[in-house]
Amino acid sequence: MKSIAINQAWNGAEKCQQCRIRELVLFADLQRDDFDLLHKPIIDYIVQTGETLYQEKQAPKFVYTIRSGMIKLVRYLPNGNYRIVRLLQKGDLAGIEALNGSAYLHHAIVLQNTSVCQIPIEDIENLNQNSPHLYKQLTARWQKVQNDADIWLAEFTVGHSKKRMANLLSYLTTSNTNDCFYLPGREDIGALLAITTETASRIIAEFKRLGILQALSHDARIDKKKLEQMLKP
Amino acid sequence: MKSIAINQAWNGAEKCQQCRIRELVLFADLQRDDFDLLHKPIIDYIVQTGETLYQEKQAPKFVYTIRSGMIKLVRYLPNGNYRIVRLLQKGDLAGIEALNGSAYLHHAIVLQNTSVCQIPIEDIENLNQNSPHLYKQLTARWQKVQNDADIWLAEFTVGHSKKRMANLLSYLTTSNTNDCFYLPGREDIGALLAITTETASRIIAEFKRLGILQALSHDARIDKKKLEQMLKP
DNA sequence: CGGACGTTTGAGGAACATCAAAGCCTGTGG
DNA sequence: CCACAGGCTTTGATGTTCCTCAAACGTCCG
Repeated sequence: MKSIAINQAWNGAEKCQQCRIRELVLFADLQRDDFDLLHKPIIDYIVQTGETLYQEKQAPKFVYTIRSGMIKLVRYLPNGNYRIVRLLQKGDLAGIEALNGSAYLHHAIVLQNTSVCQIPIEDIENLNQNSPHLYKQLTARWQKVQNDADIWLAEFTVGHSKKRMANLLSYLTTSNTNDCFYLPGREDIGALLAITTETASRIIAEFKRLGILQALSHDARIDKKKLEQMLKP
Repeated sequence: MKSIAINQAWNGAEKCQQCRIRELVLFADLQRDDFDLLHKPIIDYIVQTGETLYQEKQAPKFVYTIRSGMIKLVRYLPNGNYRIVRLLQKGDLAGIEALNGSAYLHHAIVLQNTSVCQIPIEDIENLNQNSPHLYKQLTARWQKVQNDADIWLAEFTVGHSKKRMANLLSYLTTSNTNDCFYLPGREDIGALLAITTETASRIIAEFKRLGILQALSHDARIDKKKLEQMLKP
């Protein structure tokens, strides 16, 4: 990681307790006393587009909460190709596998400038042994991962590629309130939907022609009604 | 569920403590005292091929440990087709999502006669609040689910269908010591690999011609060396 | 024996991959 | 400010894979 911009050093309980997205983060259920169990500093910082948050097989020291932005979890295939196995957005947890002491399972690469909280695994283990409040959140996260993986499998790998693309666009907009969203590069779209870069490009072009999609570089906007028409049959 | 064969009623701590596959099951790390926290009976029974262990959206009361056999987790698609999103085998946990109070996420259907332990979620919640020993096992299971889902995504949905099939056969044999294994029906193979029944049949036929595979009904055997040749390029 | 169901096989066509080349942004340096 | 290089994207032509539709075959069971 080249240029990490550390926003603020952790300054005790106040920081997490006053977090603007507290209801979304891992520590949502913690009580006042629980924060005393946090010994190692939790910092939050910005990771730039294209940078790597952590690498596969690297010894894990932190779990990350995504505060904003987008991260792709990448797995490389034996033939050198890669596959994006998950996208993380606001409120998602990156690197939970660290909690079992195993190495990270993916490469975590930033797609958009992303703000994360870096939580030392010691803190989490400490909390787990001394406070019951974390458990609920952790299992909830784990279940979300499981559910997302299944949806991914069922929506992004089945059927014609136009339908998959429509599902992907739909997924990318769900987290945003307006219809604006980040459109990944064609190669990444390919790795998301298990299609080639060229096919991804052709479909995007067709969607633009049909007026379903407008895009300037990576900033895109969709016509949700037309998209839903696309998804029906 | 029509004909459930209850092997034995639960008779206190002895049963789980003496379990032959104890190192595989959820209660692996429990200590003597922990078993006193189990109030509801844990029973184990056999589920017949084709029967349903639980259904999607059903209110969950139990988590299941698979003692032997094989179960498919199925998700139905809007168009009426279905997709198998995971296969469970010995040592796997079915229905963990019950622990968060949410409904079951899949239909769990038995492929081969399967022996399960039925664990009331109350027991698990009780253990979780009063004993730290379960936590490690639960997170480990959750991580396995996550990892399996990623492997599934990367191996079973990418590339030519012959390669996917080879990966599936390889996966089906890994848990067995010998090269013998259960070969699912062609329709299920299709739902596993996101291909049609016909394509599944054609590839199986070709594998047989090439001497990679021998099969009588659902009992199959593979030539692992030839299979690995298949997987290389 | 006959029906139901799963499997196999075939022919034709659509969808997608592959290979190849041109076009288009972005940033860099003259 | 412009020119140019390198990246990503688009577009085209061609070939393969796989899906679709259809029919025959086998097997299990009443």
